[in-house]
Amino acid sequence: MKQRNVTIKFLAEKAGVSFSTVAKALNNDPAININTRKRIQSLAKEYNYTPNILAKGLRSRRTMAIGVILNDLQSPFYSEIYKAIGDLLNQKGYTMFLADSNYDEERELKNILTMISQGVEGLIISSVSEESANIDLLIKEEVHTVFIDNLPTGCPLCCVYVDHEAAAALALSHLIKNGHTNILLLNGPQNLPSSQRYLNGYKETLALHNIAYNENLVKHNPITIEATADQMGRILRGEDSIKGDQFSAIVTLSDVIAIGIYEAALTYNFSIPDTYSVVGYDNILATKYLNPPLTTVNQPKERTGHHAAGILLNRIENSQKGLTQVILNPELLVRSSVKSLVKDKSLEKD
Amino acid sequence: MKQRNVTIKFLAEKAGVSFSTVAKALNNDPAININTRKRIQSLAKEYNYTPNILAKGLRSRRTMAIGVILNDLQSPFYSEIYKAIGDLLNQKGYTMFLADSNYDEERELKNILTMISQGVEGLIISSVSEESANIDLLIKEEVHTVFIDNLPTGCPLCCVYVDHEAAAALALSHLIKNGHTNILLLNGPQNLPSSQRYLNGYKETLALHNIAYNENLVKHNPITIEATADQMGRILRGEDSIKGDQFSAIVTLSDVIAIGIYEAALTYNFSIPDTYSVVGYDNILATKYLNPPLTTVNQPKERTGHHAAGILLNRIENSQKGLTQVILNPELLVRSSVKSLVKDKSLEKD
DNA sequence: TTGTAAGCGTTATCAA
DNA sequence: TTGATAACGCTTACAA
Repeated sequence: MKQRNVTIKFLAEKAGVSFSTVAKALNNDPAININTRKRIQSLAKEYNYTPNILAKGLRSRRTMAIGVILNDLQSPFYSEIYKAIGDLLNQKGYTMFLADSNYDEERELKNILTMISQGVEGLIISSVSEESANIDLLIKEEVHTVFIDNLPTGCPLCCVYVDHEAAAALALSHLIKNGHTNILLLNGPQNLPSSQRYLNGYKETLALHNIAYNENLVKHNPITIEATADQMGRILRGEDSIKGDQFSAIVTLSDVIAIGIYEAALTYNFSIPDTYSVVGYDNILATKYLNPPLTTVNQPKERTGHHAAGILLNRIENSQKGLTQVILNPELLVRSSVKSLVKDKSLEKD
Repeated sequence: MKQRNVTIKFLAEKAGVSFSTVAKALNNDPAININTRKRIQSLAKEYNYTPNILAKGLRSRRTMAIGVILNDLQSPFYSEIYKAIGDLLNQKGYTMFLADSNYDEERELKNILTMISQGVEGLIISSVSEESANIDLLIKEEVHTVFIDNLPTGCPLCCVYVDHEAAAALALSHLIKNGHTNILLLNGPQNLPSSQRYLNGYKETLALHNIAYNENLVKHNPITIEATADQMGRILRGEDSIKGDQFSAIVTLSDVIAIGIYEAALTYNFSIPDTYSVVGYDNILATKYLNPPLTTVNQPKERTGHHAAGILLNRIENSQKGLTQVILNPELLVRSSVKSLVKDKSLEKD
């Protein structure tokens, strides 16, 4: 890689002025004669001058870089979010560092440290857990941070998230209205904040409808198609604490998990929704076209991203101090993966 | 955001030595007394010292940052690729700047310039076109670059890509073997390299089978569900140069486009594969579970990402000079979105 | 209106 | 074995 040699000093020589004159001219400082300014600016263009943001950042502590740390870059759910983040950031002249924590706290720490080292001006993070040394570190180092997809406990922090309890309630109620009472929850990893909240919503909704909570009906697994298909296999082969005939419906923390059930349906030859009704969560691309179309709970992913980036930039640029917490509402999308067990059709209505 | 104040100088004061001693100690320079070294290192840990990579980069020209510029961050196709890139980069201690060009050359230029400004050590890019001032710039500035998903013409450059001509041939042949001769190509934007190559493959395969090329059967649209559904609408309402009864099958540049056809099938009430057979491209998540399961051509996305990152790091770290070009092979995945028009079943076999 | 000089946090060279 | 010092490219008082 070529050493970048078109610097202010270089331009100064070409222009026959001092380098600080060039610096001011490039920053359009009115103190510099308009002609000199124009001349230097066109010289800069001619030589393809790009300012060294590192040097700039070293002096002015502005790097125009924002770090985004998520749990799974590949998930369509997250990708819609950081698409939105990137768009807004880009528009305002910022660049985005993106890193993947893979649901692992150690890796998250590494990511945070690297980002700080890189001099990011702020961080948007979907933290692995809601309470961790990593979050304490962020607070202690006073890093501008916006949390997405969860709300760290203990300390009031900026965040944007969807009410997962409400989402669970939406999914569960729909199933219950359709006559299901034995409902399997295919949840994410146990320590995951969204898993915990979803589980809360699951329990609460069950209680609300006077349905006893059965902990065997709750399974924690990584959010992947494979892990889900394996879990279903264990159940169907009778290797699990719950048997295949002890539930008629499944709610999931993520559409990816729901797709895992579709995979299992292919492998183990059961029918959705005849054998099991399924309600997903997130409303990722393509769920509408699955066989059968997946009934799911929508998360406003684009709005999440825009909000997060907006809040962060506000703090950075206007050094806005107050706490901003945005809670977005989930929305039930009824499609065809739920079978009604209710005889009287009039009862089915929401 | 707190001013980062734990610097080498700060540690020097605490340790009661000169700052250059600290610098050497932190770099484990054997010239420094082992005890002093240990003492300073534990001090660094105690105060949570993180080196300022900007300053480091300014001196040593190493920023440990790699830029990744893609056309559409949201596309599941690309997200699998940069997941793989990020993993490998991360593992080697690098961070990844990620930006979205949105199939727009101007935005691509802006991204490139910003990345250079940010001092990235190399770039992985799926360029908007195969020949542009942007690419010339990259060459002129001697930026370490690996192109993915296409191969810039004119100049030998490092790249990793799937042979789109072969992919088109795979898709087309499968359709032709199943008795289709009037095959609509729902392509991406006309200037997009992959669109052009796919179109080449389409024409060649047609020629190979003695089927006349009809340019009305080729449509260029943005790679989105909406644009595709709109295009199908125009055709079906008789507003296009081709009518709905003049083709029996559709090949697409991307599974996202294929999903757009599924959307249109819902809106305009036609059947896949009875009305139209469909063959996608990419094999993105969930295509296996669509209704009907999508016959598509797989691209090895993870391998693309790994290769690209590997080649780039090789150039950077071992200043490997030679040109590396990796061509990956597409693979036909037969599922259920193609209807056979052939009577004699024995002819259907591939 | 332009130039000089100091400093941001490192690394690297040379001297002590 | 340690410490001064200069330099990376930029911003910003302050001086001319």
